[in-house]
Amino acid sequence: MLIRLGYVAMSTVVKNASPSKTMTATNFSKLLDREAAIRKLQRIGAENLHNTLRLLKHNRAHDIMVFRFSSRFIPLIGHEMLGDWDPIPALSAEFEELGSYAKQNNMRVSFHPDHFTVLSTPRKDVLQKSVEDLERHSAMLNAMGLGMEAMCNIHVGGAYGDKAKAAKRFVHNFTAMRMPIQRRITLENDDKTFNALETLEIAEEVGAPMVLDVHHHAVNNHGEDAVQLWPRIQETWLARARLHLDEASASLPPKIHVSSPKGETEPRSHADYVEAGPLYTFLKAIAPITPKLDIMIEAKMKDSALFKLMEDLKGQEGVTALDEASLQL
DNA sequence: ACCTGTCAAGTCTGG
DNA sequence: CCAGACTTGACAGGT
Repeated sequence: MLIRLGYVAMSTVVKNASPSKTMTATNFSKLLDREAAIRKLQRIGAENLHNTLRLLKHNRAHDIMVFRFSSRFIPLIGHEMLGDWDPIPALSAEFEELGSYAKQNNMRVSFHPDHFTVLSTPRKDVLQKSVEDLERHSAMLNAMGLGMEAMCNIHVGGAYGDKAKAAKRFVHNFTAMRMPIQRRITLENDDKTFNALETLEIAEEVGAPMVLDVHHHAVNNHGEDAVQLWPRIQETWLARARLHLDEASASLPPKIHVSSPKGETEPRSHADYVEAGPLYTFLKAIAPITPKLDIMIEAKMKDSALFKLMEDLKGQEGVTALDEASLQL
């Protein structure tokens, strides 16, 4: 099994490279000159994109091929305050430069729209905002010149007292979206509501690949074994490739998220680093049926946690490091 | 240099 | 119907 490791949004190694500098609505409205306020927003956006490019360069230098972009590139994007000013075309040069770099270096990049994007909602206004948010994320990937292999990962959402009904609503709302948006979505099991099996069933139904979060699974399950679920989860990736017959996504390995609990009192919170032991056990079990796997590390120490995990996995039997961020098992 | 409160948005619980 | 918890990093404003 060929394994590539990646991390999320920001680096603890590269200094002063925030990809998510922001500006609040209050602050925006405090500026009396609207033109100046928009110029400031655009400048912050350009800076965030530039810092992200610096991170991709750092990644290349350390063989890191998997990366998740911050969803906060552009402060207040989608806020009515911005009127008809569209920040994505305004920053097209910066987006293009970032996307080209990722593409040239065959990097796998993604977004994770945050928990305000909920397709299971019964509220029409929330649904509309959620779809708009997904449209914007997709528009950013398009502005980067990236294809359908660059995806947006989301959760199923809330249960509202009736999980079966919420799941039905999710499926309905998901399939009502434009196909290019649907195709860009992966579904991840969450730590409180929709567990791995429930998420898997929905992913199968809507034809979306599933991202297994092994930490979420550990704190939210009905006794299912992740290893037992794995063949079906892997199949959602193959099914997607068959469904759309596109080369880029056919070669997309399944992706999992890994993190470790902060402590016994906070079992759901993310620790600074990732413990290699339980992960190694899982990897060892799925290796015989999994040719390729990408692992997204969700730890406070970001890329430092990645390098530490590499070191720890290298010490395990049957593991060979291929470079600074990929392994053979 | 450090600390505290606030932030566009969501759901869930409890009053 | 509404307030607060949940949970995140960054910023603004204070000391």
